[in-house]
Amino acid sequence: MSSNLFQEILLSNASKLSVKQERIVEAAIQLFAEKGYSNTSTAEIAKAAEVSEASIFKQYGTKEKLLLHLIVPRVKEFFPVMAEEVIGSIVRTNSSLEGFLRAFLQNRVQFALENKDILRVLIKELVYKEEIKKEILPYLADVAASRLLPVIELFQERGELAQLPPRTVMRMLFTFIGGFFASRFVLLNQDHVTNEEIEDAVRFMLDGIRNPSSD
Amino acid sequence: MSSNLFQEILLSNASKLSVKQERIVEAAIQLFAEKGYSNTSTAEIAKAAEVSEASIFKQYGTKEKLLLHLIVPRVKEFFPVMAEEVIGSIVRTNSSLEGFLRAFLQNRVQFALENKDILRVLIKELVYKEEIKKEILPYLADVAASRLLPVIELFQERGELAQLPPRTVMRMLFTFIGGFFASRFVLLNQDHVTNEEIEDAVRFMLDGIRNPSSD
Amino acid sequence: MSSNLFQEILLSNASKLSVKQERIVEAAIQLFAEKGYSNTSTAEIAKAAEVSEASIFKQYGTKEKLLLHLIVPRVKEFFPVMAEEVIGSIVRTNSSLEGFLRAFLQNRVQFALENKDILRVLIKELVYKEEIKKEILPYLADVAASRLLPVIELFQERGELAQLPPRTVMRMLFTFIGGFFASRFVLLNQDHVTNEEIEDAVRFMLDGIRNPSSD
Amino acid sequence: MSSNLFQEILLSNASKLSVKQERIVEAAIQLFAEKGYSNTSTAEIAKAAEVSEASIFKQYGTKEKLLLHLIVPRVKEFFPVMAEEVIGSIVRTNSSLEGFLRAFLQNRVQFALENKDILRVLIKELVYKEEIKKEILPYLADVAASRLLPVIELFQERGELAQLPPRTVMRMLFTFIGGFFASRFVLLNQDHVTNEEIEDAVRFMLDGIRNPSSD
DNA sequence: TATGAATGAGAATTCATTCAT
DNA sequence: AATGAATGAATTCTCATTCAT
Repeated sequence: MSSNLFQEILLSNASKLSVKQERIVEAAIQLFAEKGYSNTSTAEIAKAAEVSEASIFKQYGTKEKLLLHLIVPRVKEFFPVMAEEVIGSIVRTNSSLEGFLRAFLQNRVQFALENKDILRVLIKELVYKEEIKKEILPYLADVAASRLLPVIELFQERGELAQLPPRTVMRMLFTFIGGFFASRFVLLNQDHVTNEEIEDAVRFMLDGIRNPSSD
Repeated sequence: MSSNLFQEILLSNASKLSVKQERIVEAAIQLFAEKGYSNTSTAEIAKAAEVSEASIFKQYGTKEKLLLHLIVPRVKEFFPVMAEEVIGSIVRTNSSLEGFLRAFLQNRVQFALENKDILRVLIKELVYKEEIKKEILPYLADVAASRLLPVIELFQERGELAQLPPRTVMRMLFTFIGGFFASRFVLLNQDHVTNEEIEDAVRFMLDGIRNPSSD
Repeated sequence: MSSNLFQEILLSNASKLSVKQERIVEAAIQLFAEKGYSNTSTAEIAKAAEVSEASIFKQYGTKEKLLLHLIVPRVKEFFPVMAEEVIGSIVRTNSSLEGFLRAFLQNRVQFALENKDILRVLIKELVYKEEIKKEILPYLADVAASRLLPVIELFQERGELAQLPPRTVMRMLFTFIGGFFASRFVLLNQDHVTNEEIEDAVRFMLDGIRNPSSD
Repeated sequence: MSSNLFQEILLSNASKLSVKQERIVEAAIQLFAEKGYSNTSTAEIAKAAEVSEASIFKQYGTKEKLLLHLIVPRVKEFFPVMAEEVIGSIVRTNSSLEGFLRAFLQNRVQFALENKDILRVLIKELVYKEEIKKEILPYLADVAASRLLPVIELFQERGELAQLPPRTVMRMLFTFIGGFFASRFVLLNQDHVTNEEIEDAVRFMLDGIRNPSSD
C-alpha cells in the first residue's frame, strides 16, 4: 500500500509551503530526528509546530505520508546533485583521486551538516522501517551507482585506482562512507567534522592501514 | 531512570529460563529484529510465543526491561570473548596483519550469522533508541578499545601497520566494520557472507583503493 | 508530583464545558460518590456518560486530574462563600450564638444536600487517598479557621461562649460537625435531615448532655 | 455474595495462626491502613509478608475474605468488651457522668492507639466499601446501642444527664466520638492523644460551648 | 503446607484519524 | 484553510486468582 507513496511523492512537484506547513515540516523533522518516527506522536508534532493535529492530517493525510514528504524531496535533491555539481565538475578539472575523494567527502559532509536532522531521519528510518528501506534503498543505490561507477572507471583508466571490479570498489566506499555518516551523525550526533577526520578518512580509503614500506 | 537498567542486567546472573520463558525470548528477538522494538507490541510477542501477555510482564516487568534482557547478556558474551578467544589467540600465533584481519572478520561474521537476529536488534536500537545508545555505546566502545588498541600497537611495533595514532586506526576500522555489519545484516539482511566479500573487505582495510603502482 | 495539581486546578479558571464534558463530570461524581474513586474505572465513567474513554483522557489527562477537577472547584466554592454569605451576614444581624449555630448548620446542611454527591466524594477521598488528604485538608483547615475563629472570638466577647481557647472550641465544633456530615451523608447516606436532628445537634453543641440542674 | 461472609467469620472461632499467617495478617493490616484495601495489591502484601501470593489465597480464598478476617475478630473483641469491662465496671463503682465519660474515652483511646492500624482500616473501609459498611455498621450500631443505652438511662435516672430521648443522646455521642476517632486517627494520623484533648472532649460532651453564666 | 509459574480480565492511557463548523 | 471535539483500536501494564508440583 505504501510502495507507491515514494514514487508519487518523488514525481510530484512540491508546491510552496505556507507558514504553518513549514512549521509542521520543521517540527516533524526535528522530532523524528531525535526520537524516531515511531516514537513521535502526531500530537507532539502539532504541539511543537503550534498547529492543530487536524491541520497535519488535512495537509498530509497520514503520518506516514508526512514522513515521506519530509524525506523524499531532500533525497531527490541530495543525490542527483551529487552527479553534476560534485562529481562531474571535479572530474573534469583533472583532479587526482585523492583530490576527488577529499572534495567529495568535504562537500557531502558540508551538505550533511546543513541537513543534519533530515539525514538523521533518513538513516534512522532506513535502518528501522522496512517500508522506507524497500522504497528508498534501491533508489539510492541506483542513483549513487550511476554517478559513482563512471568516476571509478575513469580513475581506473587513469591508473590511479586499483584494478578491482568497479562494483567492488563502490561497495567498499559505500560501506565506509555509510559507516562514517551513520556513526558521526546518528550514533555520535556530532555537530561538526574536523578536517583531520576528513583527512584520516581520505587516507584510509586510499591506502588502508598497512604500512606501505613493509614488504 | 533506565540508565541503571543496563548495569543491573549486566551484573545480574540470568537464571535458567523455563520453556515458556525461552519462547518469549525467541519470539521477542525475532520480532524486534524484523520490525524494531518500537513497532512490536507485547501482544504480538505473546501471541508468537504462545504465552499470555501477563507472563511477559511477570517475567520482565516492562517492555523495556525485556529488550535489555535480550540484548545485554549477548553483548556481554559477544565482546569480551573477542579479547581472549579471538584477538589473543591469533596474535600469539605470530600471524600477519592480513591474517589477523581475515581471521577476525571471518570469526565475527560467523558469530554474527549465528546471532543474526540479536545483532539486528542491537544495531537497530543503537541507532534508534537514545536510552539504549547511551547505555550500551560507551560500554561497547570501552570494551572494544581495550581489546583492539593493544593489537594495533603490537602490529605497529612489528612495522606492519602504518604509523598513525592507534586511535585513528581504530576509528577507521570501526567505521568500516560497523558499516559492513550494519549494511550486510540490517540494510541488506543478508543470510550469508561470501569469502569474496570478506577478502574484498580485508584488502580494502589493508590497502584502500589506490593503485599502489601509481606514483 | 500531584502536590501541585491541586494548586494548579485551584488557580485555573475552568472553561465552559461542552455537553459531553458535562456528562463526564456528572457521571464521574455519581460513580465516585457511590463506589469511591479507586473502585470506579474510567470505562465505567465513559459508559455512564455515553462518551468514549478517550474523551475523558483528552479532557482531563489522567484519572486523578479528573478527580481533582471535580473536587477542587466545589471546595473553592464551598468554603470561601461560607465566610461572607453565611457567617458574616449572620453575625452582623446580631443573632445569638444559638441562632448562629442553627442558621449555620441549616445552611450548610442545605448546601450539602444540594451537593451531596460531591460531598461524599470529598469525604471519602479525604479519608482514603493520601494525596487528596495532603493537598486539601490543610487548605480546608486554613480557610475554615480563618472564617470561624473571628466568629468564636466575637461570641466570646459578647459573653455567650465559654471562655475556652478559641482553637479548642473550633476543634470541638469541627470534630462534631465533621462527624455529623460524615455519618449522615456518607455512612447513612441520608437524603434529608430533619429539623429535629438539627435542633438536637445545636442543643448538643451548645449545652452538651449534662443535666444543667444537677449540681 | 459477601453478605454472609461477615456472619461466617464472626461466628467462626479463629484458629491459632502460624508464623507465616501472622506475617500475612500484619502486612495486610499495615498496608490496608496506609493505602486502603482498594489500593493495595495482593502482590504487595505477599512481598511485605515475605510469603508467596499463593499462600495468601490458600489461606484466605479471596482478597475480600482476608480483609474480613482482619477486621471481624477485632471488631468482635473491641465492642463487646466495651460492655463488661468498660461500662459495667465503671457504672457499678458509682462514678459520676463526668468520670464515666473520661474513663470511657481514655480507655477507648488507649485501645485505639494499641490497635491503631486495624482501626484505620475499619474506619477507611466503613467509609469506602459498601459491603463492609452494610455488614459491619448495623452490627456495630446494635452492639453499641445495647451497651450504651442502659448506661444513658442509668445516668438519667440519677439526674446527671439531660432529659433527652436516650437514642438522641446516644446519637450525639456517637457523632462526636466517631468524629473524634476518625479525625485523630485517620485524618491526622495521630500517634498519641494528650490528656488535654481528652479533657476538652469530655467537657464538650458534657457542657457544650455555651457560657453557662450567660442568661 | 507452600509456592513458582501462568493467566483472563481488566485498567489507565495513547494514538492516528475523522468530521462538523 | 484551520481546528475543537470526538473516538475506535491499540498499548503497556496490573490484578486477583488458579494449579501442578
